[in-house]
Amino acid sequence: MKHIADSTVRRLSLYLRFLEEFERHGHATISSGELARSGGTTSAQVRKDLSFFGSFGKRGLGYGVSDLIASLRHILGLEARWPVVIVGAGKIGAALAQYRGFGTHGFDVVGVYDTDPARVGEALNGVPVRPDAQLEADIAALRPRIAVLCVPGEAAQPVLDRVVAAGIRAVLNFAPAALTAPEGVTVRTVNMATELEVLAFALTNAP
Amino acid sequence: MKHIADSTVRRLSLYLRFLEEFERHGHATISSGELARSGGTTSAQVRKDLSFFGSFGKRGLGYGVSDLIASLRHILGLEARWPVVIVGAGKIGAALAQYRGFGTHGFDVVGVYDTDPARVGEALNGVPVRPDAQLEADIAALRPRIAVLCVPGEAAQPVLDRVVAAGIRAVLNFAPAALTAPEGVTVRTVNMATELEVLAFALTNAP
DNA sequence: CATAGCTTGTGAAGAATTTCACAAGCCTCC
DNA sequence: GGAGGCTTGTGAAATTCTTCACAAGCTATG
Ligand SMILES: NC(=O)c1ccc[n+]([C@@H]2O[C@H](COP(=O)([O-])OP(=O)(O)OC[C@H]3O[C@@H](n4cnc5c(N)ncnc54)[C@H](O)[C@@H]3O)[C@@H](O)[C@H]2O)c1
Ligand SMILES: NC(=O)c1ccc[n+]([C@@H]2O[C@H](COP(=O)([O-])OP(=O)(O)OC[C@H]3O[C@@H](n4cnc5c(N)ncnc54)[C@H](O)[C@@H]3O)[C@@H](O)[C@H]2O)c1
Repeated sequence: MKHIADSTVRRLSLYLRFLEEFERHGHATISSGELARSGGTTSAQVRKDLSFFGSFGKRGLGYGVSDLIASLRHILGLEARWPVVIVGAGKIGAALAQYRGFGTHGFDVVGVYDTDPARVGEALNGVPVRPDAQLEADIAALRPRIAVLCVPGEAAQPVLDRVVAAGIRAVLNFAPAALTAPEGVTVRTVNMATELEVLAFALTNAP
Repeated sequence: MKHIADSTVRRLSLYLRFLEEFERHGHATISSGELARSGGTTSAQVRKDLSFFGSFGKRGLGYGVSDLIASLRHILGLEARWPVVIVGAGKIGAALAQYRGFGTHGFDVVGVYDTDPARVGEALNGVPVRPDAQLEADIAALRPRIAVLCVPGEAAQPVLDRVVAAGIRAVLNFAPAALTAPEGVTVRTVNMATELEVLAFALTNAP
């Protein structure tokens, strides 16, 4: 398939959020214009984004809300649930492990790992924190496809290398570290400092 | 000034991280190529990003690490510290309030707010959780420029409206909600579901 | 069944961003 | 002090992303 831009995928995810909202409100169809308004974009953008994957609407009518939800889930790969491991059960790791939103969007936390013996054994939202040393064995057994890194910055690259060696191909990283991963492994880093600095820049260069 | 792309600002923030690292390692100068390698970009991109703001290097030599750090801090508006309020002292709000990285990057948490009386009074990293009703008065008194929203999705827009009315012009939102703000207010949303879904898409469409 | 009124899907145009490529400048060393 | 070896800064080219604009198609209605 032709390469799909990151920005397109993010918008598709956003559209899915709004469609779920629309469905809860009992709407049966929605136009690209309405979807655009919810997502702060344009109707042409919505249609173009969808057009990369096929044709989902009815001219004159718009899109069937539940059909489009199903199509987007299919496109994004959300038809099955995704098992996820969290490495690092500190403040942010614990918050994520207990985050309900994970589950409601099709992601199951199947393991939480920490080196700190004081943390091991603790249960976070039903999932027990297990010793870090167990990571490889559990990945082999539970076959999670995604790892979330919540370890200190200096531990992030070593942990990434371990989960990649164990077969993980997608990583969400919260540590403030620039990670390198082999071809074929997707790493996304959420960097709090950068988010705040972008805001500081915006304030500094305000009109 | 000419409009600066969001992607450029994010990279500048990233460069700053690496430069701080380089400085700790005792390096005095750095070339655009080295900086690019750390940040997963190209030397031309680094030079172009910087060129929007001036000329900071020496041909044949590269950039003075501490000079460039100072320049980037100036560009990003990090010469003074930024007071920040956090609204919502739940799991993610508490984690952020206790996050050391905030302080080391020039952001000071000056207030944490929650509606839950059980949470009020608790101290997070030295900052007491205060009643939500205090928000407007505290913003008027402490003059924070940035608000971080860690409230449930349905509370996010009302809280945003309140902080904007109180004078806040930059917001970092963790709630899964599409927020609308008046012209002149910058809102950045970190959406966990989207981050994971982008990973699911990458895995699904893997080669 | 023809018409009116919408809305999609999509090439083409336009805008923005990234990459290229090279002149200009600086440092070192002989 | 001139030559050689690097590296910057930047127009121009290339690429990527977004917006435009309109033919095509669906529904409803009389
Ligand atoms: N707290 C926040 O709000 C926040 C926000 C953004 C980013 N971060 C980043 O997230 C990471 C974690 O932050 P935190 O506040 O939760 O810190 P924390 O100290 O509370 O937690 C880190 C945890 O990781 C564990 N750990 C260390 N090395 C490990 C390893 N090799 N394998 C498994 N576990 C290991 C520690 O035992 C600890 O429990 C840091 O890199 C931090 O910079 C935190
Ligand atoms: N926990 C996570 O890892 C995580 C990750 C990403 C996003 N989020 C989002 O962040 C938000 C908070 O999540 P959480 O897990 O911390 O939930 P939480 O229930 O632990 O915390 C929410 C807190 O907000 C407070 N609150 C509610 N309404 C308020 C208001 N109007 N003013 C001030 N405080 C108010 C509640 O009393 C509670 O303490 C949610 O929108 C959630 O979807 C959470």
